[in-house]
Amino acid sequence: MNDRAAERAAERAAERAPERAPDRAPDRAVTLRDVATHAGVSPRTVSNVVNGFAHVSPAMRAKVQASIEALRYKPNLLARSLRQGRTGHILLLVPDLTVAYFAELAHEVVERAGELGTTVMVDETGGDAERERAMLDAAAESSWVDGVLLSSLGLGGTDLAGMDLTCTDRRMPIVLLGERTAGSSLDHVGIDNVAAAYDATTHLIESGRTRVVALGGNGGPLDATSALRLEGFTRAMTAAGLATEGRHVGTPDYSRASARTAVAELMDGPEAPDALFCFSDDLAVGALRALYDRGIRVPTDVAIAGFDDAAVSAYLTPGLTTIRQDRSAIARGALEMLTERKAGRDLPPRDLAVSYELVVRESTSSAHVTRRS
Amino acid sequence: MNDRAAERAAERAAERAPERAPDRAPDRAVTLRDVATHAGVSPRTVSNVVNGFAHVSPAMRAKVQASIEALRYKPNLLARSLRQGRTGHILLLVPDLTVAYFAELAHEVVERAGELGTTVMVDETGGDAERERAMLDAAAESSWVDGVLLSSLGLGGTDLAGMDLTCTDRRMPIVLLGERTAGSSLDHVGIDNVAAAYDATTHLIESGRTRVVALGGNGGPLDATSALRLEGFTRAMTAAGLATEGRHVGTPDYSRASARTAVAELMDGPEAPDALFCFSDDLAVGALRALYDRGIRVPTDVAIAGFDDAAVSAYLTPGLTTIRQDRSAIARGALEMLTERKAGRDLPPRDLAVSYELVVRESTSSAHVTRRS
DNA sequence: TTGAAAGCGCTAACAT
DNA sequence: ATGTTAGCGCTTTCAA
Repeated sequence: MNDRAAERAAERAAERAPERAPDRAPDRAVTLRDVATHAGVSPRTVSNVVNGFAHVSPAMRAKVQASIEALRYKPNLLARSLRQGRTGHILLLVPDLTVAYFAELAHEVVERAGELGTTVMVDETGGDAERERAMLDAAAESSWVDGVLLSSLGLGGTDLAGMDLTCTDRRMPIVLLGERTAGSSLDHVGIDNVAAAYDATTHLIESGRTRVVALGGNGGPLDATSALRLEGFTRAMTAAGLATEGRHVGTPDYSRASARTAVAELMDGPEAPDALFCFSDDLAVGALRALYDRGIRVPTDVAIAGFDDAAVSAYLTPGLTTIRQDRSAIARGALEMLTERKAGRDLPPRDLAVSYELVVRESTSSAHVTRRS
Repeated sequence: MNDRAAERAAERAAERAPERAPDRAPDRAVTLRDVATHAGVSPRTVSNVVNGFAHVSPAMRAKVQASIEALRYKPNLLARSLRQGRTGHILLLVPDLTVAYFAELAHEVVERAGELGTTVMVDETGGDAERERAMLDAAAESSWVDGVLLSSLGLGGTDLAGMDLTCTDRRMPIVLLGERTAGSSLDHVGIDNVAAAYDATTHLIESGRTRVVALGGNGGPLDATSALRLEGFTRAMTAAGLATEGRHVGTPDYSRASARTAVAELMDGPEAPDALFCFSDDLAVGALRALYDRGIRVPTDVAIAGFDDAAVSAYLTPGLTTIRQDRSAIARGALEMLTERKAGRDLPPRDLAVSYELVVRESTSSAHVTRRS
């Protein structure tokens, strides 16, 4: 018996001494070994009890349980994970938590993961492609998580193809949320952005608008999501026999501020639109504000549709017509794919399309009359 | 040499063979031991190099570095943490990420922590006192994090006092964000809610309003934060010689929906107010919507002030007057206190008051005229 | 300056 | 059904 063991034995003796204050903090965390010694059994048995394995006699179980409670034993999860090779944690990478859509997505993931006994680590990429790549790379090597969910904007010029190597090389399960980026061979879950944009645009056209403008995606190479939404917009316009030239206005980013500026310029220009299809609710909020600044009525003068159905959108004045993605299904689907990927690493990359819904509110309702006394 | 060692030696031989595909995934992660053998040095030396310790000869360092790159070695952080007893992670507990204030707080914490090389695990308590207690308890035992930031609503009836024992018993550093709850002996960082509420209310009064109503906090026992904001409101009203009876309307929660309902009832009642002081921006949004539903003009008929300065508030129509807490200072301060607490566990509980600011926008601006053509 | 070896606390293969 | 023991991959005291 070495010194350390002797020291521990002394501590245990102290533990059993009746005059010892029972809730004083021990100098050292209680280990499974301590419990074993206290109960007079082997570590194996304690482990069995802790993990609820069968083949433990009731008497033994009770004895061990008593020791566990007496010593206030809590298993060291770090040690367990090191041994087992899995942590029960996943990483969620989003561009920016202050963007309502991502916060709500994170909320959904945290909730769904919680039901599965999984903890979520959230980190922000800033939407920067380079940083995204670096963080994903780091995560793929990390021993902290069993899998990664990446909500990527898929910004123009991003090439996740190079990441494939790293990611399949290391065996970290990864699922893309939102839009699959070009060339990527990763699993992916999201909605059909083209169809959704088509529906939103068609709704605007059917409510009698003809000068519809799509708003979002920067001027240069479009990010993957914007490209698809623009595609849906264009198809809808064309199908209705409307011209599409000059009907798309880019924004430097997805922020309210950018939209406010862009719409301000647009409305002051020669060809003011009578409807706006914004690629996000944040953009729509900025647009609403720009119109408010000018005293332009919504929807009387200009109709507005957004994308995402942020929680606040139903409470805007007027309420915002928008596309609601089934976030719960996205979260659930992504977690499921992660689990499957853990099992079968050699599956081909899969796509999961979840449902969406056009939510019509006052911002496009031609029947709506601004009630002012 | 046992079987495992022999197996590893074989793998290493394969590794050095020139015809071996260099980027095929190894069956097993590369360990520090592998690097040591590859470089022909002891694990100790590799560890020294990896951790950038001094007292390593340049030649040795170069040799080890080469092996590290050749084998693509990445240290197992789990093992390191187990050994060192710290993880470099903290836990942030917020009630609900879909509430803009908490999402923005989380954003701030994640950013500031990132600068310190700390990763943040975010989890949601749902604002439920029982769950809050349980999660904090679990976190205090957890080996995953070095500290916990708890953003508690301090709901009525919550007694965190019982938690003190657990928390000081275990030696997990914990800092409360927002409001210190009754009886708690934990560190705390937040603004002076009484003063802030006083300022907001006074602003409403000075802009000529007399029938001001405070909105928020449920009807029964108030949560800690609401109680303080109500206190500030009451003081301001009293100081201005205005009556306060019946001038507080509770809401079941902090949601937009609750506010909409409450304000609808209020405006349809006998004593309609000419100003509302809402205990959160979300409540203010609900209030704005209720007024919009009725065609009541803001600020002409009713002025509105909120609390938190959510990002969207500047873009509402009209823009919302509100209290802006210095969230960055909250995050920074909290992280600093966590660090200090790690060092000196026996410090007395400390309070850090950060600054706030009244941001005046159109919702209370008496000069504002709704521009409508 | 570097090597040898003892663990961090746990689980699981092997033995009884 | 329970005990014994060898690690998971790393850091770090002790020794050289």
